[in-house]
Amino acid sequence: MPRWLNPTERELWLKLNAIATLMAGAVEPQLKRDAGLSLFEYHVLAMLSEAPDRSLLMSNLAFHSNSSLSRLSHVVTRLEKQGWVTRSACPSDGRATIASLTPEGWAKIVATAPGHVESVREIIFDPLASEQVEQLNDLLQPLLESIDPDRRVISNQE
Amino acid sequence: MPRWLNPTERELWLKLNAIATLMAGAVEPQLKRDAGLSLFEYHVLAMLSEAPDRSLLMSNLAFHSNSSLSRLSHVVTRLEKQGWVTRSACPSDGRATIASLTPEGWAKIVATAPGHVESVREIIFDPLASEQVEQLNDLLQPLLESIDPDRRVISNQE
DNA sequence: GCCTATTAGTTGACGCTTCAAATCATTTAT
DNA sequence: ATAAATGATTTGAAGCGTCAACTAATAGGC
Repeated sequence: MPRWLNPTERELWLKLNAIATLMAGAVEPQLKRDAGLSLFEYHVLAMLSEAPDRSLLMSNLAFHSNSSLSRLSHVVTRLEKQGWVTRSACPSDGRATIASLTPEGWAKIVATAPGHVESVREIIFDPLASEQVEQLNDLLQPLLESIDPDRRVISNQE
Repeated sequence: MPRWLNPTERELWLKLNAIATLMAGAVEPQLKRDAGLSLFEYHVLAMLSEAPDRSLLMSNLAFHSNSSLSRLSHVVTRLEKQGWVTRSACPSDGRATIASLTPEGWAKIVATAPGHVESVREIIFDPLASEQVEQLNDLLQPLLESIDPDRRVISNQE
């Protein structure tokens, strides 16, 4: 009755699970060791660093970090305690909170990015030809859309 | 100085992260709701169910579950409390532990698998043509090997 | 304009994962 | 043989993520 997976599908499903489970663990040690950051924390700082004014609404930041608002809120609290991020009220919507990178936070990613990118390059991209990068990018797109159907981009700040 | 990622690489890296972060969350709700299991717990039971004698050494099971021994040990303790798994001493090596599926554990996956597979099929495979499944399988192989270099298969039971 | 529904975000408790330490068995070196 | 090193696993504490409950503000309906 159930539509079982065929051998190739089964293999791909196991592979996707393995990659999902193990990828962070492959990249994180360098970050932890050299910068004392988790991959998620780095990602949050990186998203802020690329935003206009180095600031984003919490909801937008949550979206760009693939995270729940709750998880983000906890992490931002920690990042705030380190002095890398500040929260402020959004002038146009009293419910909203703007998270901004501090100068110290900016300095932190500037210092951290090169080592991290080098490590990502070695682990993820060195074993792939540029053609394969393109193909993977295309093939993974429908998967991502299916996993995360309302991946609409939220308007920035307000 | 650092070899930065080009736009396509950057896009793929963000996509891989998003998939790694969001995939479990797409599949898990059905499992939690219909069977009270996390994806990881299901996976552990499934690996046992397919092993000879429905039994595996903890180390082998950890490998097949992409997990640390510590994480597995905690989970097996919980699964034991539910009556789905038992631990026993390995006759050939006094340090090792064999985890085995109980009849109740077997009944649990038999009952759970169809719904879970259907959900995986809908979310992961329906949006992919069979040709794309093959391609993804091939393209992700080098990635997995790079992420998890010593992915040697451990000899089964002893 | 008011009442309700919705939206943005925070909080605390609980559960799971990680990490380091500990236990006990086996293997290796001498 | 015996000590030291390695290997398999467990354990408890600490940290992180999830979930449900809560606050506060805006939007909608009439």
